[in-house]
Amino acid sequence: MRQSELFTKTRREAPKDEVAKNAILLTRGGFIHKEMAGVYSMLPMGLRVLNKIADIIREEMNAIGGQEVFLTTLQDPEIWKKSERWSDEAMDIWFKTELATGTEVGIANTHEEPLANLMRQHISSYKDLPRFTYQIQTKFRNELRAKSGLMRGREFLMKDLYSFVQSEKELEEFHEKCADAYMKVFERCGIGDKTFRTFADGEPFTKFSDEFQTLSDAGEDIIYLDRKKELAVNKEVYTDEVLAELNLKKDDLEEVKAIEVGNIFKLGTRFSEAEGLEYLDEDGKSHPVIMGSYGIGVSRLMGAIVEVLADENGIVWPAEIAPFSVHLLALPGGEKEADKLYEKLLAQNVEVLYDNRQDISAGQKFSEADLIGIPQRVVVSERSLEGGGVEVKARDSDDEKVIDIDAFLNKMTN
RNA sequence: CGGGGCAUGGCCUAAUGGCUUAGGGCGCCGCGUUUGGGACGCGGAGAUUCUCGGUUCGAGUCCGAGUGCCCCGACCA
Repeated sequence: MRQSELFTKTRREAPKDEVAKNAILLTRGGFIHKEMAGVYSMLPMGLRVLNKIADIIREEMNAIGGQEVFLTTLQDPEIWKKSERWSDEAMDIWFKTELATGTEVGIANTHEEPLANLMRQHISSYKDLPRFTYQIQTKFRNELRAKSGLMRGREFLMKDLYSFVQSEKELEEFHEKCADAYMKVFERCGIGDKTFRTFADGEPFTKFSDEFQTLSDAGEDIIYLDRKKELAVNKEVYTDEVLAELNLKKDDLEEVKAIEVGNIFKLGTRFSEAEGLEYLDEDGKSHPVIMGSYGIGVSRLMGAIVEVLADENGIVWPAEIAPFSVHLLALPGGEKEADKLYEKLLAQNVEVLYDNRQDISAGQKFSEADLIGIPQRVVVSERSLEGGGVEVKARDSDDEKVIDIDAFLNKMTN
């Protein structure tokens, strides 16, 4: 992508109405646009990042047997009345609207009920189990208070997977498998070393649920972390009794703030019974399907990554989710060679943002490159050419070295 | 939902109730000089000062109501 053609612009100053680091940097860098409180549009580079995160999640969910679907945003109240979650008392974040005919409909905030209902068409025998269904879809939640940029929105992108199995044992097995897959996702997103599996309140379904908490002062949660065991307990269930049950010692725990980037629940038969999702076993006996739900806030994860990895100059994207892998800067005297290099990189399928803009000072190009946070910066200028090629610098390092253009191209092939 | 703060060109902001024809910076357009860490000069375009109502000879400025945004708290299947 030629930067001269990119429609977004960076801003030098933080928007007045944002305080959260993720919101400030993503807005300044031209990744997102705020529509209203808790509601953000994704601009070209923001969408590239979001899609890359979503793709990582897809790969990991597919790897454990997930099958992707795309469920509807408009939801049928009848299905929700069966589980007694249609009322605003039971679910205080509902957005509801009505059809032209006056019929009430719900706007999706989660999908246990509609999916359980849908799966009735496809699960009727033990031979149809297990099944793992997921989607990456916009959720709408009428939060009393949206806050902190992408961290708590009224409209946000979420991956939600639902498991359908026969036994508690299978549920447990998949739960662990999914927990491992989640850690892979967070590692690939560059925050693996700061993200910990955390015991949290599992009500109303089970005693505990598993959260995935990323250490950050921007977080809303307080957790007690045992770094050696790489396990944590959410403050909401932090009692002597629970610590004993989990075999954790108070002295080994550290109180830290964290962002909840994922959460997995054992649902049991709560929704299958309500929706009538049953299967026949080998003896012809009917049983409700056992369910679990597994969520990752995709847009929140994007915000969390910015919160955790950014430095004083701007965003620092990890390689796998960066909008581009190379930021090529043409400085005076290097324009021609930069043009050629850009074409060659494209031919090698390297994702490159090419700052080919003219009459922009070198300083401005550097500052903007730091703000945008692409992992590798490559400068072509009279100076670099005299030095023997292009100047290569990683966003997360101060080391800068000049290397031969062909050597650089070779390196980018691998 | 309780408490606090804020609202002025696209963005950041300035402006004792009268000196205002709402000033500056960024960004934008034109010309010129520049070009290694958000350059400089000159010229130019761009504003119902959030909305409604009130006080006043006179309101961006004071008062009331509303709306929006941010923060703290509560809430967060």
